[in-house]
Amino acid sequence: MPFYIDVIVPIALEQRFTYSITQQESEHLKIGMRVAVPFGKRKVYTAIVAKLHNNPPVRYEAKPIEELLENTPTVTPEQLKLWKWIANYYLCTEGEILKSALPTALLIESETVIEPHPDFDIQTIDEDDTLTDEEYLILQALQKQSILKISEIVLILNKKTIFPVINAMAEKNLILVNQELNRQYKPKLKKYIKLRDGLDSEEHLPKLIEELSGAPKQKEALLKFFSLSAQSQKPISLKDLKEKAEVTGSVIKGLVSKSIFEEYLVKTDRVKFEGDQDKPSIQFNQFQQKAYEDIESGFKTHPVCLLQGVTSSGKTEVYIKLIDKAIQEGKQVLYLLPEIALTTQLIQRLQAYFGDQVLIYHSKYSVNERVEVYRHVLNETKGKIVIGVRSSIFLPFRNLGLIVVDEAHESSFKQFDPAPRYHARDTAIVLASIFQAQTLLGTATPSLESFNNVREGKYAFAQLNRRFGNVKPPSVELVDLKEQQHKKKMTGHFSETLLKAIRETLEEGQQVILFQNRRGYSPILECNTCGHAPQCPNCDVSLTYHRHNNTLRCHYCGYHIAMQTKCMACGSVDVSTKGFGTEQIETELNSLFKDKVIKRMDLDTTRGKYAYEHIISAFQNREIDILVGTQMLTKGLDFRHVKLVGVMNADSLLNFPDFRAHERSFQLLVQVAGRAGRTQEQGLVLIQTYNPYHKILQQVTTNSFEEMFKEQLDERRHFKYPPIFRMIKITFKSRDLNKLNEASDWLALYYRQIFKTNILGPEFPAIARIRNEYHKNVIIKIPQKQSLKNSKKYIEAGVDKFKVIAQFRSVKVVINVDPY
DNA sequence: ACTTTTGGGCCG
DNA sequence: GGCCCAAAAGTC
Repeated sequence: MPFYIDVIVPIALEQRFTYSITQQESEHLKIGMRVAVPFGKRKVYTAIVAKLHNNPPVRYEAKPIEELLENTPTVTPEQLKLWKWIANYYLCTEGEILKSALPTALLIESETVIEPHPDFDIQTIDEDDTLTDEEYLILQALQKQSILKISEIVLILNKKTIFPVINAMAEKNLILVNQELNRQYKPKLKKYIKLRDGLDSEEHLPKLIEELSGAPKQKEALLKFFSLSAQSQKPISLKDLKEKAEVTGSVIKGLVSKSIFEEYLVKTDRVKFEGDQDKPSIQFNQFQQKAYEDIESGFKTHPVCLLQGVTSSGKTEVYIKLIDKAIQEGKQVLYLLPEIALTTQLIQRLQAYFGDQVLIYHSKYSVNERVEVYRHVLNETKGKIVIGVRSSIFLPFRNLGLIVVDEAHESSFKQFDPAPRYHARDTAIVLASIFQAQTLLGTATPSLESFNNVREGKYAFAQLNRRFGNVKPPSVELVDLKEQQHKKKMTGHFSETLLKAIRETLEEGQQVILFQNRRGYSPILECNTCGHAPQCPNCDVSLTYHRHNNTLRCHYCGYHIAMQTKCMACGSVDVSTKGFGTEQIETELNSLFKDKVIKRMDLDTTRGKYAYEHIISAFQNREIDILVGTQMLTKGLDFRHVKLVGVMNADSLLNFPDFRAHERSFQLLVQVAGRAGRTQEQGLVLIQTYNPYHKILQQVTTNSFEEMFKEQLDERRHFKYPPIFRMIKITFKSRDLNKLNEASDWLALYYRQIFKTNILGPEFPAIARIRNEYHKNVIIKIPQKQSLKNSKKYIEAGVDKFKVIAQFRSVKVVINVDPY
């Protein structure tokens, strides 16, 4: 019988921790269960049991666990295996993974609270009692509210360091210091209405109606209640009754207070299912059939298959058929999507086909909703198919058969901050391999690394290069801004060619999408006299002008000030905004097309929970003529009546300082172009640029993916970048610039011993200071013939050595594996 | 004289 | 990562 457990604690610590358990606990505990453990002097954490054993620790006495939180495991053995892999590959701790893998409602923590001491009575305070003003304030507050949290005490005393006060008070037996476990997962309760006992229908009805003759609304509600309960035996919810009887809540409350109705609460499931049960049948065209067969045969020899399918080629139908096959075999399926592509459109399509088999895991879901999805997946109770974002790779699958990674080229599958800095596409492949399941990567524009894996024979490959219904691909044309400017043919940011095309399209009653890869009205405010631009005091960036609330904001730390009319440096009133974003395009359009409806879609206009859906459905219903937006527009939206897509400025994409800028530009432009002409008519894409001879732009117009791939791969080989070389980025952060320089130089020197010239830096990133912290990067490139495992070991050893040097202790080090 | 911030150590 | 303690750096 084991009497010790090793647990994973949800913090960034390398080791597991050993606790002792009682015999009784030992009988119930299993690997993967959640336990509450005391940690440090006062904290209590939720930890996961990783091992049961009987080896008492030698150097210390194990603490007993606080309590068992459940009697069946929350974490599966497969998850623990995946966590190990992530920790090793991405150089992070299991604790960090635990923190992002479980819905927060399953990871309760304790919070320090104070209560009045039972032996103490405020009434008995004498003159000579030595209470300080602060102590008196706290005791007074405790009179009103019997428990105070630390944050509340901070507010009462209006200062930050309160522990000395609290400790002194505890010493004097004025208060008790305790730990309170934050509330756990709360089931959602729904209010139902029933008749008070004894008022059984029919016979009492006339009497009740009589009684309510002076209250017409209440009478109506009561009659509706009777007719509803006559229709079906189902219990009637408060919400339904209110809607059906068209009365307000207070009407029903009135009936409750007259003891005619009674309210009662029932636990409901937040995870809702929509859509009907009749499966629309799927008819493949010959190309889809071919792709499907290629995928199937590819899976016989490869665990991963890449499906390259142009926009609106019918990829989704192929996915559906594969998913259907997997669930027919009784397996679970994970459908991974980037955040912005998880739209109601797609969900509806899948729900129309799979009905209540579909579960959704999304960041806009509340913590409680996430717990429900988590439990459904764990217990295989509801829904075999999970549609989810990046973090859904952490769900507790039991019996996974297939993972579909849609829009697989999307870089948002990679998590940057905080740790674990994992790539969901790559982690998904490992997750699938744990279950001996298959992974399908689907995209119109594969990433270089995925396509390279196809070339090297690591992935199988299938293709869908015909648009559904044989719609012609849009014609893509470049507009030379230099020439247009020279000939004075620009109106604001619009070339004559683009304006003409917009006019024609609108006249035909078709819709227009304009793409501008930058949000805000205008990135910066600049003085035309001295050239000064207001800077963020905490970060090395210029403040960005936001017109809707007339502020200047920092995108990194949230600092903001009111818009300035005078230059802050020289006082000149001649200030203007430089650069342009979606907001400015919208303003220009409004004055150019006064009678048209123009809407904007970017981070600012899609903040609310449903804002995004509203814009999309308005556009679909043709309530909007021109939609201006950022990248958000490029994802999985099926608009029928868009004939023209305009790219305002392709150069800002191409000139982005990143080794993937060209690859990204190609992907983005091809995706944007895919929005045009999805029905019978051929669409038109106009790309405005100062650089019409740029190779990438040429490749976009001719849709030459393979050419782009070859050229870019040559460049990567030449400059030693992925996918030819592996890449690991080490970021140093410190408020002390000198220490930062010394520290980063030291570690870079250490690494040069092994990696020689394959090291870049230390260098300041484009933004060298964020929130008053300076940053510096070292990039390590690892050739394919060099062992990745050993390289990582060496990198970790370097960080360990670094950490024991006293003068570098205040410098934070962040390791990011595959930082792209 | 006082509070606030920073650095270092440690957690089982 | 959170917490404690001690020491240093601010603030009136």
